[in-house]
Amino acid sequence: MAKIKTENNGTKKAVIVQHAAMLFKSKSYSASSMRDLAERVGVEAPSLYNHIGSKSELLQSICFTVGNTFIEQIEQIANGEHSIVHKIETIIRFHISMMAENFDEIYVANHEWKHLKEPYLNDFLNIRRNYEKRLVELISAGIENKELQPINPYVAVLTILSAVRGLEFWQRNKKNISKEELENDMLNLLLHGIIK
Amino acid sequence: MAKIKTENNGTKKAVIVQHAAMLFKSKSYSASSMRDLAERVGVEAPSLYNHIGSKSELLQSICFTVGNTFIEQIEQIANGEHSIVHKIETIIRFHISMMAENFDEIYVANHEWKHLKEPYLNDFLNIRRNYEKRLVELISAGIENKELQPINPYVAVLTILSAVRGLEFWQRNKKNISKEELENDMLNLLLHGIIK
DNA sequence: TTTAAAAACTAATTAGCGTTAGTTTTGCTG
DNA sequence: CAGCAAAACTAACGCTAATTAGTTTTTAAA
Repeated sequence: MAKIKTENNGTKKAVIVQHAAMLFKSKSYSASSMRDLAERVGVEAPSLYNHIGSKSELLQSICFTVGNTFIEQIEQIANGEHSIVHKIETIIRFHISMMAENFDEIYVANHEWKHLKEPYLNDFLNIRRNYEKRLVELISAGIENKELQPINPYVAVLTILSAVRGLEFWQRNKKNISKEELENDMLNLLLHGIIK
Repeated sequence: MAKIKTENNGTKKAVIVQHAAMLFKSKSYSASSMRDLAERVGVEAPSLYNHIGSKSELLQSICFTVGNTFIEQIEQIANGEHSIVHKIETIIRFHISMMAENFDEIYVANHEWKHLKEPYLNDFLNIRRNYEKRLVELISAGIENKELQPINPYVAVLTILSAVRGLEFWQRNKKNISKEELENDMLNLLLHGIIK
């Protein structure tokens, strides 16, 4: 069978990981077989092992790439010089962009992380807790300086993160609404509420 | 081994389904084996088949019980005589209550429905589309009569449903925040926004 | 206490899984 | 075009899966 085609600047492992993200998204990690993956890549299953170590290594690659991207981004935004509201707006817009451009990996990181093996499972959960903690700190600071309403900051973080995560449903109906309209309306709703 | 213990008013199948919901939630449907389930129920795997037809029948039971409960509820609320805002508030409070009291089944219905087999998969998706459609109609009516902000009603539904679904993360940290505080803060955020 | 149905058990079947071993093909480099 | 490493292939191993068949035990009514 044909060899694995690499993009101009990517390794063969990267090609496999990308296919794995699509496969795991559509069938879930446990229900995806290495034979499924091999078929999508255009190769026999054992050939994959010339490039990767194991099935679970693929999940690790996906989850940690996503996790680290978000951690880096929130550090950069949080250390900036803008108002709290502006920072939150930037973070939400970043989530929406990531959801538009890296949907497969984000979906898998959000839904399949529980199949990570230790110690990776613990590491991943720490990344997530860390991200949430930084967001809670940001919201708390905004409440303290009166930019934000005095609600429980954990509830605010939970609601914001859930709302942007829910964009996976928009991904399935992309045709009906543009990214720009979605971004503005969701921001408006989260910042100002649904009531007129 | 011991026989399956039934609650005062439940069938043995109901006991198995309840255990299945807990198992599928913690390990996912595909990674859960009938042997796992049998162990939790306190019986050998083949004995389960005296009470149920198949593994996928268990998933069907869970998903359709949840789906039908929500459909019944939204019909009742939508046909009531209150303001749109009051109806939306009631619906959000219902979601939060269901999340608190039927967490396992709801989690499974939300996360594992894709493993349903046809025609059940299609039926389930129709139920969900139907629910979303009714919610969009409600929001649209609220925008029309000026109760609500003029945003895309689909975005509003997506945001609300995602926010309440995100309560699964609260479930894991139940200790830190009471249901009442959560309910009031989340409602406040969705209705009036995060900005003071 | 007999009897018949309900529900448990053990054993086995068929199928698919991730992965390894060993071998052959491919394609670049000298 | 020879040689070598990269990367493909086929075959197979050891496991575990859902489910069925056939049998025994339990339960409860007659």
